[in-house]
Amino acid sequence: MPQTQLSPPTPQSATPPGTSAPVRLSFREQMLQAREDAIVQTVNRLLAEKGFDAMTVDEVAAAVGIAKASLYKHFPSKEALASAAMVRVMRQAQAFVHTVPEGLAPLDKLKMVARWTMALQLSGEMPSLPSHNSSLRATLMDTPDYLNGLMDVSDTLGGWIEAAQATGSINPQLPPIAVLYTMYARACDPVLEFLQLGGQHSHDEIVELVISSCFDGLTAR
Amino acid sequence: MPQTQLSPPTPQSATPPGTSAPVRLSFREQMLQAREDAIVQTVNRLLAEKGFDAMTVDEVAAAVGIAKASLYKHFPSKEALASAAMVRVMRQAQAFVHTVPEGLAPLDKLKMVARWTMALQLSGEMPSLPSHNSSLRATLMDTPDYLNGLMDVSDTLGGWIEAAQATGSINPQLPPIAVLYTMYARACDPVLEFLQLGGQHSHDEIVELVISSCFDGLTAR
DNA sequence: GTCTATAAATAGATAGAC
DNA sequence: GTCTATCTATTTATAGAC
Repeated sequence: MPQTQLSPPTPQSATPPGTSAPVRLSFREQMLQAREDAIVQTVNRLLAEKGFDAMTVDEVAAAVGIAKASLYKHFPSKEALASAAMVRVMRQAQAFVHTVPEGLAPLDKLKMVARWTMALQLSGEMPSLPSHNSSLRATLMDTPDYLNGLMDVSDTLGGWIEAAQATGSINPQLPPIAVLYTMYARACDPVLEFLQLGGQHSHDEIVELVISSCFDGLTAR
Repeated sequence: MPQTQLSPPTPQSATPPGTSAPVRLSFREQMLQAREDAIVQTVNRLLAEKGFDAMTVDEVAAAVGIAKASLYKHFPSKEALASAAMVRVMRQAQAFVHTVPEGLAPLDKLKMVARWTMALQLSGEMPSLPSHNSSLRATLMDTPDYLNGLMDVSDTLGGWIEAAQATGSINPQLPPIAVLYTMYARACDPVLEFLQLGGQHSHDEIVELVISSCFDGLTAR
């Protein structure tokens, strides 16, 4: 699916602040890194398509084009594979959040991020994890690169939310945490997929519909 | 969890219009029916707690207190179990929708239904199915009692949505189908669970928060 | 219809040669 | 590190006695 205006930048090389420090790599190590990047990218796509439970390690190996045993030389478990994919998208999110123009109004910053996450989902790059998988949650909670990214993004968005509430552009009655959760939830909102399957609207139209209903509500203004 | 004002009525006996006609049952058949109701209720709870993939048939049998083989005498597959649970909630939804006072404004009717679905989720009675499970979808699409219920509810809600848009209480710019999808999506919105885990708000407060953000939007009015 | 016991299939993970 | 072949555990589903 060709992404036009809303295409999220994919800064593979950029290292968002707070992540593990990059190290000089030998040629051999760069090859290894590239291979693992290809694996994680495949996992990311499969997670977006089928979700964690339905994705099998055999599928991943077949899609990457290597044997399953080789895959386990790179990642020790299925959870680790999914975790690596989550770290990847979290890095992208961090990178995007830090590219949002400083001068913009807080509300517009939040809308930019919401549009970016929705574009990510519509382009089939948003991994979907089950909310109730203990082993996966345990792995994620033991992945500092993920947790740090999540905290960084949450802090930034939280600051924008409070600023927007201070100026009265976001409803001050809503607890900031509820607004933050709503932003995260919209990133994996099934409404996007439903509308996409309907085939009546372009990606951009779908994004604007959901942005409108999310920020302005269903009732008329 | 005690439900107070928002407790959804559970009309086990009521038969919403459009479902298979009820038949006079012998005592033996009534016992069978009761057993199956207990099974479906258990499945419903487990589906709400863990989701379809994480729920095992062994768990269901253990929770009901019968052998697994006995379970398969009642329902031919795991998909059929989940399907029966979906038919159950769809019947409840149908019944509730038909109890909504006729004289109410369309917008208020929609809010009533939204509140009901959210209360259902908060009380741990909303089955959660994976969006991408083909075998399960096939079973559901082959279950007339479910499809008819879904169509009935969708038609009713769709009528209210169009009426609300005609009077200008719901944003006429939004396609009715998008509004309908949004209503359905809010019924399984993860924001509810997040806020519940936070422990800072009562069920009623959580429902009103999400109702507010859904209908009035995140931005101030 | 209910049970115990078991089949059959799937999927995560590993052994060991190269 | 990559491969083939295999192990092991889990889980859906069924056979057959009562």
